[in-house]
Amino acid sequence: MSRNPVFAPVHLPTLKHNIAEIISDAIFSGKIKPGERLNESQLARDLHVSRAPIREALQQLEEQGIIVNHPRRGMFVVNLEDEDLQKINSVRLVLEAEAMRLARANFTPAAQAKLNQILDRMERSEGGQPSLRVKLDYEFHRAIWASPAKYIERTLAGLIVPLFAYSVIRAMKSDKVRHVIYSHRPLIDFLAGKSNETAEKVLADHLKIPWSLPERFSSYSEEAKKTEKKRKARS
Amino acid sequence: MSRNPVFAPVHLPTLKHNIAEIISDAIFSGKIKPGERLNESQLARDLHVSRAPIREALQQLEEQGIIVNHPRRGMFVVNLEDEDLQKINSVRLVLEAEAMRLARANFTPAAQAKLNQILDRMERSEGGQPSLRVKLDYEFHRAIWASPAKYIERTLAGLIVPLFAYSVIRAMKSDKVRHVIYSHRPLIDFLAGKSNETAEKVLADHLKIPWSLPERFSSYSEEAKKTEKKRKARS
DNA sequence: GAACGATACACTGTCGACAGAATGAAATTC
DNA sequence: GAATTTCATTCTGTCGACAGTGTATCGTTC
Repeated sequence: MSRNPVFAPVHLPTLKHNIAEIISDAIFSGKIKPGERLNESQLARDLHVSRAPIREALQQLEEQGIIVNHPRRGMFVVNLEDEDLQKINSVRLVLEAEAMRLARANFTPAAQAKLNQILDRMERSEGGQPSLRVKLDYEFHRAIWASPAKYIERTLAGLIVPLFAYSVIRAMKSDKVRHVIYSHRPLIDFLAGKSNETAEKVLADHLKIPWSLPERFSSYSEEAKKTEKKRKARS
Repeated sequence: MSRNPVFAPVHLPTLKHNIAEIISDAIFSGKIKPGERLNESQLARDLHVSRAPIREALQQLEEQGIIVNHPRRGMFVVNLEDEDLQKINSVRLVLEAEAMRLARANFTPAAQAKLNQILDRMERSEGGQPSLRVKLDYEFHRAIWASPAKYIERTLAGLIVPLFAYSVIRAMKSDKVRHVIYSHRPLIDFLAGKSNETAEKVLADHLKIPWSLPERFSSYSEEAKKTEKKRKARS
């Protein structure tokens, strides 16, 4: 970890990629709000390009789950119901718990340093823009998944990106913001082997407040506990 | 559940959707093989449309994971390494196990009948085309996920579709084909509560042979066992 | 004969334009 | 005055075309 590689693999970023990033940033920074319609011609005029790369970028974002397409009616920024938030989080809990177990097995000081660095920036952002916090939040989790494996990262990203895209605009009370920020610390503790909790418990605590979920996770408390028992019995 | 709704929401399938389906079918039926390049102009000529909807369809398939795009070089049908197969399956094991636990909790006779019906068709296809078998195989698993929840289904689909797209062309020895087909039965037994195994065990048995994985799953046996130990030490 | 370089071809990325569908406003009827 | 139909506008879906890049072939040199 003395320094980064000299030459990063050069992405020749086609217009499509640039545009996708620009629009994505606009959504994550709250400039475009959930439910809002995205006018292709408008975007094309604003960005001084034709509609072709705009459409391609929007489709890419659609498959990422932060945009939905109503054929012949337009593309809209995703608008999640509370119910969706719960369901996504219940799946997330299972997958990210596994990712955390894997990450813990290969946890290096470098990885820990990186997480701490992100967390420091997040803490310093407490009074600042929500969009920066959300971005750092996502970066933090992604840094955890990145270590274990390519596919679990891709899968988790596909699942969770819409969550973050949506949560940007949720007005949060300041006490919730504090929880969002400081509940990341136990995750690092878990990864460093300093926690006695299960991955599921640590994550559940982390996820509980920000989206004000009900007390129980549909999947976790009902089913996972049963298998936990069986697993113990088996061993 | 007396009958289905009278009017299904009418999808006006744009050209893009038709084309995506056509190309997808071509891949799953083995007409286009993994690693093969997809020429947009060629496809446009063959299908008598312009390149625009072709590009959009290909991009859609790209985000589904059955096509990869090398910018300015072309789109290629996904070509998975054995290593990828392992990694995907290790993630799949975690997620699909959870899906099966959820499905078991809400398992209805109707759902069981549907699974049996698919399985019957699969068994009758033993001597027939591999593509049909793969399609039924996928349909079977999807039917399991569909009951629990929207998001776990979407997530699993995003993860596994490339697997099936790839497995079509893997020449399988006949004994493996038999295993692929008949190892589905224990899954139904599990869902019906007639199994004493864990969801993970049932799935691992099911996934072990078809893609000729080594004895162990990278995530499950190597890593999960470590964490299992830690967990035991703790408790 | 093999490796290197130059040239020609093919294909992707991007553009501007048109047709048909969806939306909203105006006009008409009860 | 309210509801419904008609009309105009706007936008998406699709098309054909062009420019620049990547690829392959051919010729050249050692």
